[in-house]
Amino acid sequence: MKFDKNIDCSKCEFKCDVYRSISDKHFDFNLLKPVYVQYKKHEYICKQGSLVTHAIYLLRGSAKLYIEGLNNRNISLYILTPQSYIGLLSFFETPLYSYSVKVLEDTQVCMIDLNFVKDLYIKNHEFLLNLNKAFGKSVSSIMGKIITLNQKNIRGRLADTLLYLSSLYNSDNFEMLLTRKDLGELSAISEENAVRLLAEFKRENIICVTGKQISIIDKNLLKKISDLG
Amino acid sequence: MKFDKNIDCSKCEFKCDVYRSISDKHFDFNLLKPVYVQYKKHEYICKQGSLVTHAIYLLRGSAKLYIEGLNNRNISLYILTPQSYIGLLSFFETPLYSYSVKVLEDTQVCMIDLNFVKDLYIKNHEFLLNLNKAFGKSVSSIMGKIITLNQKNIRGRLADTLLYLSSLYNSDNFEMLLTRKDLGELSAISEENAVRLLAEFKRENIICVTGKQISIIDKNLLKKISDLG
DNA sequence: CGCGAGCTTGACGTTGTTCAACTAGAGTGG
DNA sequence: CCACTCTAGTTGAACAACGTCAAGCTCGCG
Repeated sequence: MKFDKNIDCSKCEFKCDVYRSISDKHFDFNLLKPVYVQYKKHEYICKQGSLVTHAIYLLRGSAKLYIEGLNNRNISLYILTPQSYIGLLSFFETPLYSYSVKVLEDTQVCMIDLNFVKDLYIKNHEFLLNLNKAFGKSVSSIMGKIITLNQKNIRGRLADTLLYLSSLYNSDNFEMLLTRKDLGELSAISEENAVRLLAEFKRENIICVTGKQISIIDKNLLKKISDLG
Repeated sequence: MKFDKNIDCSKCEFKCDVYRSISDKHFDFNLLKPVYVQYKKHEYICKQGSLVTHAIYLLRGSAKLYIEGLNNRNISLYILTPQSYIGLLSFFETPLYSYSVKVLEDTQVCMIDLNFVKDLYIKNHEFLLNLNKAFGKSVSSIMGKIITLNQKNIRGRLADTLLYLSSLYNSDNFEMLLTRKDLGELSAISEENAVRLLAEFKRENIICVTGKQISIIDKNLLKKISDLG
């Protein structure tokens, strides 16, 4: 983890909502004290149960957002990629994170004191509405996830995850940054079953797997497996 | 379902956020066209997949909020009691409901056109912040639910639900409005197992069950069962 | 060269869903 | 007032699905 406190927003290549909000309304930049933070693979960006003190905006890299369950069994909800809010679901009146975020590939974030952000969304409702939109999206994706986790069989769940990854990487041929265990947590299945099913899907010519490289060969069939659950 | 369109907010005994927001800021009441709606048991208040057109505020009665899953298997997330927002999780940029709400006991709600509400939270950030707070609470309760559903055994899940109900009714001795099936959906277990486990808990002197009347005898043990999962 | 992390496979046992059959009570109409 | 039907609740038995355990493998790195 490395800090950089000398940030000049005007030189930042990422024109985030906060920046736009401030410059649009000609608010004072001096109160904003953004901090860039570098995280290495496997580091926590935020930890379930700890205090929400900053708004965190993911600039580079990627991370997994997951809930820490019982006996070290976690469930990943989704993967965060630039540019997205990290504290989002815990911004409002939830003083503690209800989930954890851990780095997948070396990551850079920008942290802004939460009090400043709160101040900002009192002054600028458009900014707040933007937050809310992102918020709403997350929630509806979580709803879908709950059903998937509880009611689909493991084949359906893994199929779901593979389709999700292909939409995330925007390609039917991608290299996962996830271990088999991560893949399991994302599908809420055990690591062993993740392995077994990958082999099974390969045998059935639905996908091609070489290490972490995945090619989806028969996307329609994969969708059917996901639907049948 | 019965309508009543002649609502005079100043005579309404429920001083909702919308009302307060308007009167605090001296906004115009004439644009607000609230409608009272009466629902009978088992009626839908809103249906997963349908358009979100109104903000709905629960005034009397109670209802269950659930996700419709596969093969008619639903998962209830929680029970709504007065006074709470119903459209809440779908207010922002999610044009469709990602869940359904169905009446448990005859219910009265107040519906306000969503465009009016949107207009309102552009003019009044406090109102919006109130929405957001309620929003944040829901989300963190959902996070907990996901783990419970996926990782606790059925005894733990039912114990959770009983504890939840006792906190909802604010008593260790309450009459559920739920059928055994409802109870199952709230715990994400089958109806049969809900029945079996109630009998089991009764045999173990943890609870006393007579029809829909439930008394929690050994709350600590129930908590332990919930924790052990 | 050896160690450890990640991956793989098989066998096993638990868990929970499903099916089926049966009971009890509430509501309905002849 | 009695059959009827329908819904809710109950119980047992069978089966399938998954997680877990254990063992072995591979590859990269010190």
